[in-house]
Amino acid sequence: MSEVRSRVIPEATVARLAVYLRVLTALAESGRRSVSSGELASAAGVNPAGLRKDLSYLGPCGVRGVGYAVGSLRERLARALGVEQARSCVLVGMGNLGSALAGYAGFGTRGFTFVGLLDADPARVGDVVGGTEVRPVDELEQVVAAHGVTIAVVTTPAGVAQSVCDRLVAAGVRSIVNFAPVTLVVPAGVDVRQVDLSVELQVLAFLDQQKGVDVVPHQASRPMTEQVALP
Amino acid sequence: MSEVRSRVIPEATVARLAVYLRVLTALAESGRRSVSSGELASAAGVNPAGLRKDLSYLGPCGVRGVGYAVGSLRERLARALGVEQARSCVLVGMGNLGSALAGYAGFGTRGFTFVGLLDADPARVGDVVGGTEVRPVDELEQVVAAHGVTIAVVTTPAGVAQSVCDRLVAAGVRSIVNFAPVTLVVPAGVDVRQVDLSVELQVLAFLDQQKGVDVVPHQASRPMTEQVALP
DNA sequence: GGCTGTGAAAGTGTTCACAGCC
DNA sequence: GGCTGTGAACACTTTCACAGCC
Repeated sequence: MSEVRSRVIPEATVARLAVYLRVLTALAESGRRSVSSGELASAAGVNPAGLRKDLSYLGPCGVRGVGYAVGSLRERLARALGVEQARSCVLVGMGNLGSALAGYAGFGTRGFTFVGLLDADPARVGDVVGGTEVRPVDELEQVVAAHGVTIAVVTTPAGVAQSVCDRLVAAGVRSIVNFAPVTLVVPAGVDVRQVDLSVELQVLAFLDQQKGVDVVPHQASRPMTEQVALP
Repeated sequence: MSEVRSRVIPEATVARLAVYLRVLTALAESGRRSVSSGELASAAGVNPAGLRKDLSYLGPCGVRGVGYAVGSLRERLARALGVEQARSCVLVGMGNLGSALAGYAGFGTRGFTFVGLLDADPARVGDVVGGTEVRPVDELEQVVAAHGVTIAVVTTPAGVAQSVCDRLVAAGVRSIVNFAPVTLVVPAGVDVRQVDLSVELQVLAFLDQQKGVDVVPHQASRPMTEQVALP
């Protein structure tokens, strides 16, 4: 076996690398040439030591006593994440949410291009969103194959998300972001990332509730009994 | 103050409880009366033992040898999460994404009501989305105070998200879901949950890339030669 | 002096295995 | 027999402290 240490990057770290990349891009645009772990960490909302540890999985990235070079670190992160060159994605479900995502110009600058926007509703087919024409969902397999797409975004109604997912996987997609409020079942080797606003809100509701119960934090916030409609 | 079952519920567990609640609601609608940990776990996409452990933080919930009663477990989860009765939220930024979220009827059934939809663009003010009228962002403080709102959703452009956040916090909001691609800075005691599709896609891009390098389709145990080296 | 890189320690979350109950 | 509830083992993450380098 080779002496080269196989650096397995923890998934939690990968998610933060994406955040660092975003911050670095903003810094680069504002003309910054170098940055310290403290600055970068504070802009990313993490602990500086943790940031250094995250970056250390890529091997030495900075200069001791100085900091990190914005440009080269950015390139390195993009390469590590696999977004150095733009990747093709498809998006299925051009309702309000799908249209919102497809119309968001920010993805292009972050390494993603929607090569297919698909919808089952004939009334939506032919619309142009973010410069791409909406096509009938029947063409899913064709679009995926034609562009060698491996990443898909699902924004369909919950009821059809699983069947759309099955078709995507059968067509060759291996990575899916799912916005439909259902748990997708996929074969081993396919990754799903679930985004569910209701879950986010419910987690906040729980934390919120705890704050009320939790006695004596810093600020003496008197136990207000959850009042609604106060004039 | 009933402090008898004052067990600390891990945050990872809280997020999964919200998923179980969603699954249970679907089961209840389809008429199911009871369910086993195995079934529930498979519908939620988790390991059965982990699900039982999650539920055990609420105290004994089921019947040994039988399973869980759908209705009572659902109630119990809703109470634990603090969504037993509907909670008021505001949403700031009625662009495509904000409109999509505000128009999604599913929140009502999951314990949330948008009592304020706010936007800075006069052209959008007065629109009615999901039964609620869009109001000028200047009324933010007033709306938050009038309804005792503690939970907000931010879907503004990145450039104004921090200032909107500051105003929300000053007005009394303690929990925020942020869709803008910036890291919000908040005082201690305020929770932020960040949702960023670019980050999700980049994590998938990374995993996707690893699959390509690692040829074995089964469990990835082969050390791959991490192609991010190079000084 | 300042800041990065990293092992070691502490903390958190997940999985296992089986005891306990129906 | 079947299924829940849970301590104990394991794996993963974060934090700390300081060595190493500029």
